[in-house]
Amino acid sequence: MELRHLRYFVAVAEELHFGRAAARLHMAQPPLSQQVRALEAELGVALLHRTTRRVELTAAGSAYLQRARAVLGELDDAAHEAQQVAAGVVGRLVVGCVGSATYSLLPLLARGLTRELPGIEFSFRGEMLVPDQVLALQGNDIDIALLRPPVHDTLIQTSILRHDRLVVAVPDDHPLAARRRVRVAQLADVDLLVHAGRPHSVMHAEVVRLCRQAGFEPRFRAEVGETSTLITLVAGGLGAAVVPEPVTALPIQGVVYRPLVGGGRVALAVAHRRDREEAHLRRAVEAVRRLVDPS
Amino acid sequence: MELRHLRYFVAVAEELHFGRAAARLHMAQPPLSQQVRALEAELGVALLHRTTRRVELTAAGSAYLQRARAVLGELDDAAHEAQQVAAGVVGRLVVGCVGSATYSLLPLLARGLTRELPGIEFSFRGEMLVPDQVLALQGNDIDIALLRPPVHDTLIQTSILRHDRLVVAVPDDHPLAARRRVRVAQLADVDLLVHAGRPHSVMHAEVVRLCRQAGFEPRFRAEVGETSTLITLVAGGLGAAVVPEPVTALPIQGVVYRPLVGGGRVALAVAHRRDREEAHLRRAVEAVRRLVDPS
DNA sequence: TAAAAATACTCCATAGGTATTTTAT
DNA sequence: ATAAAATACCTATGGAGTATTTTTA
Repeated sequence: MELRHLRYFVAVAEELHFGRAAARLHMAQPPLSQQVRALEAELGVALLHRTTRRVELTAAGSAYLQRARAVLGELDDAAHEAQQVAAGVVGRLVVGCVGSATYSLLPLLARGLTRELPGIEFSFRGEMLVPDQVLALQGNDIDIALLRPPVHDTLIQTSILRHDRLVVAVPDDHPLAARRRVRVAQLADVDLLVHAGRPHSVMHAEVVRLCRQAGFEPRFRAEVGETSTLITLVAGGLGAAVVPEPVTALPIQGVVYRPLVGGGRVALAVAHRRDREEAHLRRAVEAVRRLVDPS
Repeated sequence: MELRHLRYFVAVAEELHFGRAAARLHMAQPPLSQQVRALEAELGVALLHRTTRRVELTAAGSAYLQRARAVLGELDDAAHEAQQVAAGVVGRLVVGCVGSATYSLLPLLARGLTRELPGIEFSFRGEMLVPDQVLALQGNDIDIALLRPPVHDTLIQTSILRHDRLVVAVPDDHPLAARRRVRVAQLADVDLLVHAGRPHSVMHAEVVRLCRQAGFEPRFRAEVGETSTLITLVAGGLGAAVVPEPVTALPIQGVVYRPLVGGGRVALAVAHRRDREEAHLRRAVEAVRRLVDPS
């Protein structure tokens, strides 16, 4: 069976006259009759009851007419939808986000993206470690990643969004909590909590670099996956943690944040697979850039 | 566009390999490639992203694949449905019923028909006058009529179901209410209510015939459309009414029914258009016959 | 008898096949 | 170097056209 059969049958069913239906289809009457008969033969069902004076639908024909119309309509819809998806107007995207930006950035993006690209269905995965994000991008498990560069994979395109200052998260009864600001040197004999992960996270590496620069080796107490857990352990008094400033958007009872003087900055970037050029992905990446830096 | 394009695209999308898809479709690879490209050209959308090493769906392709699968599935369903309708297993039928049988027969048929022919969707129109039923059959507004013969139309096939005795409906304070049975002669000086309609209803003609046979002319007080209204007017004291016995299934406060001695009988028949030979109609008529006369 | 569908046949457009080339890994 | 898709070209099926017949109201 082919769509031709459906189109012809619908035309005849609507005209109830092979001659007029053929005219409407810009074809001759005999092949139209043939194709409709072929359809009936294939279905094994009489769709039309013909005399030379009158053509009328059988009960089966009525039922099939409805369905045939529906199918033809859905096919049009399908074409439109595909075109819209191709144009990037509609689609589905998964956004991954590194832990330290989860609580400040994701709410902003969730609101902003769904507002600016209403045809695209977004879902979000927060608290991801950077290496996992890279793997997820490679496997198309996520489409866009918000991560801390650098990423050593030529397949992944990254673009820096902004630089975040560092702060130190300490329990509120910790000696450092009494100070307005913390210098790197003051971390010398403090237990530090860092993110887990092989290879070590960007923050982990940055803390090591800063401490060595200040002339000492940092004392790591524990490695933790999620930023929320990290801060919870700080609240529990296990130690302090050096984190990017946006983490302060996560207010945990018993934890205070103090600027880290001379602590440098860590970049935040948006990343996606370089070989994916869908319009909706490009639009969404653009929207992320605009939403993070409205300038 | 033709269904071929959908089938081919679905095969390629499922195999993600033109060669294997072609094998599955029992055809060579080049024409498959051509047809899929033709589909993309017609839609104006790239559905597949091809390298010589890998074939993958674009976002638009994913969307279209879902829709294409759905369309192909629905087409199968449509064929099945048409076959079922043709076989008379499923369908839709409207049953019309004359007023005097509405309250005894329709409840029975409503239950019985939906039980015996569960695929067929029945609807019922009660309180119809016989001439209106004939018109409705002619116009295919109803498919089956339960009426009082004769019907003078060669297009309509009627088949007698049973014969109903006549009874007299009288107000409970009427002199005739005191009697166990009523003879025709006793209707001589009684106001009678009858059904309206041009030509006169079968019951109307039968009452005139009986009275003249007994040597007097009946005194008609009012003409009414629906049997329920007729009985209500009897309850209101406007007069008596000669009705077929099944009307007693309609118990109205203040009305009593008394057998009409020597009153003859009126037939009840099932009728349908002779030129309609659909299986579901024939089955339904058969079922009506069985349900009315279970012998 | 006249209008309309079915039949008989003819033709050519195009779906599909074969052989080969191109391309990306 | 190789696997796989694209291209080029050819073949032949079958969809559509023309002429005619059949049917029924």
